[in-house]
Amino acid sequence: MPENGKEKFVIIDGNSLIHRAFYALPATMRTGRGEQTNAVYGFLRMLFRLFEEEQPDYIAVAVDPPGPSFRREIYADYKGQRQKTPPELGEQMARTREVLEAMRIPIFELPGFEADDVIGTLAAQAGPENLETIIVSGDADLLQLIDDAVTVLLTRRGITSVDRCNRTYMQERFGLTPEQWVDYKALKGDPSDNIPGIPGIGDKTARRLLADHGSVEQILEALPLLKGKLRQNLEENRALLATGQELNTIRRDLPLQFTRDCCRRSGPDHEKLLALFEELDFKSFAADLAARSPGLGEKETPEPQPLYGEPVTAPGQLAALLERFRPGARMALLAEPSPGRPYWRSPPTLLAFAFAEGSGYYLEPAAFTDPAELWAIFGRAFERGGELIGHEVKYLYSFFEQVGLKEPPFEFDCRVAAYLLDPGSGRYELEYLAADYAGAPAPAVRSRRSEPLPLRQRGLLLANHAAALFAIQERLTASLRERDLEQLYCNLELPLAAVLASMERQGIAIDLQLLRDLTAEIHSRIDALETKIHTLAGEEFNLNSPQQLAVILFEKLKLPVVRKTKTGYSTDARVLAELAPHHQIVAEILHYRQLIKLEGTYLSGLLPLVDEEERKIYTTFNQTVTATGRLSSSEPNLQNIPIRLEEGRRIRGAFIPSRRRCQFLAADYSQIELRVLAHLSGDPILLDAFHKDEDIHRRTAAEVFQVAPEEVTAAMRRKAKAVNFGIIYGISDYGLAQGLGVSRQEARSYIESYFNRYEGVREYMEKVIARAGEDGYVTTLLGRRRYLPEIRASHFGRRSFAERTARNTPVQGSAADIIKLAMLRVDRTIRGGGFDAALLLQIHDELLFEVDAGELDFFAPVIRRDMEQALALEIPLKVDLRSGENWAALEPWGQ
DNA sequence: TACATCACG
DNA sequence: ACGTACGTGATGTAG
Repeated sequence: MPENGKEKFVIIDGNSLIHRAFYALPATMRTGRGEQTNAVYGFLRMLFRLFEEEQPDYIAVAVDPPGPSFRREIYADYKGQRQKTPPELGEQMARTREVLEAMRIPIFELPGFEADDVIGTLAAQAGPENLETIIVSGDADLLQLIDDAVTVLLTRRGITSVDRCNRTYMQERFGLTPEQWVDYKALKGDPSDNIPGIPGIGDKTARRLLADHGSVEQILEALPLLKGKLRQNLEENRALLATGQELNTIRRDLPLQFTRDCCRRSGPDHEKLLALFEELDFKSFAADLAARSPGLGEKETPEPQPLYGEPVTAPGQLAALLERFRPGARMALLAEPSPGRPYWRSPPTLLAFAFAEGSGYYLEPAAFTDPAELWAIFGRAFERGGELIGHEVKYLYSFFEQVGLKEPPFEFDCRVAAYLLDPGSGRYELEYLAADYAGAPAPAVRSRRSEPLPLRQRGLLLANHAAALFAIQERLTASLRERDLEQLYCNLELPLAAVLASMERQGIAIDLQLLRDLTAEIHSRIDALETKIHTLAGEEFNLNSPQQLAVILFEKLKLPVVRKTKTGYSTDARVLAELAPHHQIVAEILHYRQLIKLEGTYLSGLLPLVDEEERKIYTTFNQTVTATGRLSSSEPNLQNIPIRLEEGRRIRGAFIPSRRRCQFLAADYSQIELRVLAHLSGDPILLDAFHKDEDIHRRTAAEVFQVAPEEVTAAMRRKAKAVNFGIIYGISDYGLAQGLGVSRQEARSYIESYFNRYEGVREYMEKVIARAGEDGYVTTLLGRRRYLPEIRASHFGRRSFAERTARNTPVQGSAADIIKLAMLRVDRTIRGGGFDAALLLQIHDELLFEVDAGELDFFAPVIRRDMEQALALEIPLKVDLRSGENWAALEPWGQ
C-alpha cells in the first residue's frame, strides 16, 4: 500500500499501449508459424513492468469497442483521416484480450464510447472509494483527468519508459492545468482525430490565450480586447470551439459500475496462460510463469531446467577433455572477462566450453597453479584445428594472442550475427540470445543493483550457455541466410573482428609529459576564468551546473531567455552565442565551457586510462553498437578527440607513434557519404561532379543559386555545404534553418532549388521511403539492414523521424561498409606485405596508421590503393593522405 | 538514473 | 499542424 495509506488502482488504456508496442517493436517478431506477436509481447512487457513498479492493488484495462463512438454523431469527420487498423494489429488485439482473460484482468468497454470515456468514468468512481488512481496511456488527452487522486503515466519513445504526470508536470511541460486541456485542444485542433482548430491558432497562441484568460469562455468574453486577425478568427469560428470542447471532453458518467472486487489483483489461470505463452512462442514469459507455479503438473510445465556443467580443476583433466577438439569437431567456447584494463590483458575470470547441447564444462583460470600450462593446453587444441563458436570472439582473439597463442579458430560469433540481424535492438547478451533462440529461461530480472552470483553459479551458467550455443548458432545462421546477410557476415564482419582485436591490442602511444603539461596549463586557465566569472556575477556558484548558471544569467542578470529545455532554461553554446552581446560574462562562460570540456574529458579524463608501463592508451572498438553499421569507440572514445578548435587540437599532439623511427599516416576518404549518395541515386549532376573531382560544395552552390562556379561566393558555398549535410541527414526545412541560422522559408527555398536541380536525388529519396514502407527496413550497399518499424506510424513525429533515418542510414551505413572493407584489405596488405606498420584507429571515414619512417613512401600509395579499390562504385573513391610526427602535426603526403 | 552539454564523423 | 537535423560516448549535476 502506498505511503498515503490509499490503495492503488491502475487503469490501462489498452488500445493505446498495444498500438505503441505494435509500432515500436520489429514486425519480424513472429511465432514459428508466422503469426506476428510484437504488439502482444510489447504490451505484456509494459504490463509486467507496471506490476513490478506500481504494485497495484486493483487493475483494469479499457479498450475501444468496434464501431463508431458518439463523437461521430456530433462530428461526422471525427477520426476521418485515420487509416484502417492493419490486420496484423487487429489480430494481436484479439490475442491480447485472450491473454488478459487468462491473467484474470478485467476488460472494460462500452459500445458507442471510447476507451478514454471508460477510463474517465472508472477514475471518477474510484475517487470516492478513496483509491489512488494511475492511468497508463500514450494519449495526452487523458491529462485532463489529472487531479489530486489521479496521476497519468504517459509512455514515451520506447515501450518501457513513462512520464509521471501530475498538476506540476502539466504546468511545467504545457503551462496548462488539467481543466484547461480541453480548451487548449479545442483552440488548436487535433489533426490525429481530424478535429479542426481555430485557423491561425497553433500550440503557442493557444497556450498564451489560456494563460492570459483562463478558459475559452473567458477568452470569448475578452474578445473586444483582442486585436485583428486573431479576434476575427475567433469570432467567426465560435461554433468550432463549442464542437471542439464537446469532442475533446472525456466523459466521466458512463453507465458502468466499478466494483473493487472485480478489479482486485488475483493470480492468473496458470494453465491457460502458459498454453497461450507457448502458443505465442513467449519462451521467457512461459519460463517465468512456470518458475512461479511449481504446483502444476510436469506435463504442461517443463521444470526449469537444472543447470548442468562440470568444473574442470586439473590440467590433465582439461587436456583430456580438449582431446575431442580436432579437425571436423565443433566446440563452443565462452569467457567472462575479468574487470582489469585493458579488458583483454588479464585472464578471464571464467572459461566454459561444450561439444554438444546438453553438457558443458567450466573452469576458473585463477585457480590453476600454472596458468601458462593452462594456455598451452588450449594452444595445442587450437593448433590441431576444428571449429570454434563463441560470443564476442574479439575478446578471446586478443586474450589468447596476448598470451602468445595462435588466433583461436573461431567460425562463428553469435553476438555479431545477432547484431546484423537487428542492429537497432541492442540486445545481444548471451542471456537474451539463449532465451530468444534456445528456449532457455529468461535472464533473471535484475532489479536494481543485485549482488553478482557466486562464481560457481556463474560457471554453471556459462557452461549452460556454451552448450546452448549450438542451437543458437543454428537459428542465427538460418536467419542470416533468410535475410541475405550471410555474405556480409562471413566476408566482412567476422573477419573484421580479428582486425579490430589487433587494433585494440596495438593501442596508441602517448606523450605523457605533454599531456600532463597541457593539463596543468588548462587547469590554471580554468581557475582564472572561474574567478573572473564569479566576480562578474557578483557571487560564487557552480559553473558546471547549467541550472545554477541559468539562475545567474536569466534571473540575476536578467538576460533574455532564448530557449528552454524541458527542465528549465537552456544555456547551451548556441544560446550563449546569442547572449554574448548582452553581457561580458557570456563570452567568458563560453571559454570556460570549452576549457572545462578539454580538461574533464580529454586531459584529466584521459590520464587515468594511460597504461603507465607501455605509455599507451587502449580503446575498445565496439562492433555491435550502432544502428547504421558504423563502429564506435569507448573507454576512451578515440573517435572524438578534438580537432575543430585550435585549443583542443593541441591535445592531438600527445598522441605519438610508439617507436622512434615511426611516423603517423592518416588516410581519409574525401566526401565518402556524398559519393555514396551519387552512386545510390545515380543523379547525373552529382555523378558528373565526382567524375570531374570538383569541389562538391561549390558545384552544389552553383546549381542551387544558378550561377557559374567561379561566381560562387564564400557565403553561397557555406550554405550549399549545409544543404549537402542536410540531404545526408534526411533534410527538413526547420533543421536546415537551425543549422544555417536562416529563416525556415529561406531554408525551404534552398531545398526546393536543390531538388529541382538534383532530380535523381529527389527520386532516390522518395524511392527509399516507399521501399522502407513496404519492407519495414532499409539496406546499405552490402545488404546491411536496419528495421524502421515506425515508418508506418500514424504519429507524425515518430514517422518523420523514421523517414529521416530511412534517408540517412543507406548513406551512412554504406560508407561504413566501404571503410570496413578497406580495413580488411589494409590489414591483409600489412600482414602479407611484411610492412613495419600498424593500423591504430578508425574514425568513420579515416584510418590512422603508424609506419616505419623508411617505409612510408612505399606504404602510403599502397594504402591509398587499398582504400580506393575497396568497393567499385559508379564514380571513383578518393583518399587524402597526411603524415607527421604526431597526431596534431599531419601534413599532406606526396604531391 | 536522467538530463544537459559538448567532443567527433 | 505536427516536431526536428544523422550517428556516436563521456562528463558533471541533481533528484
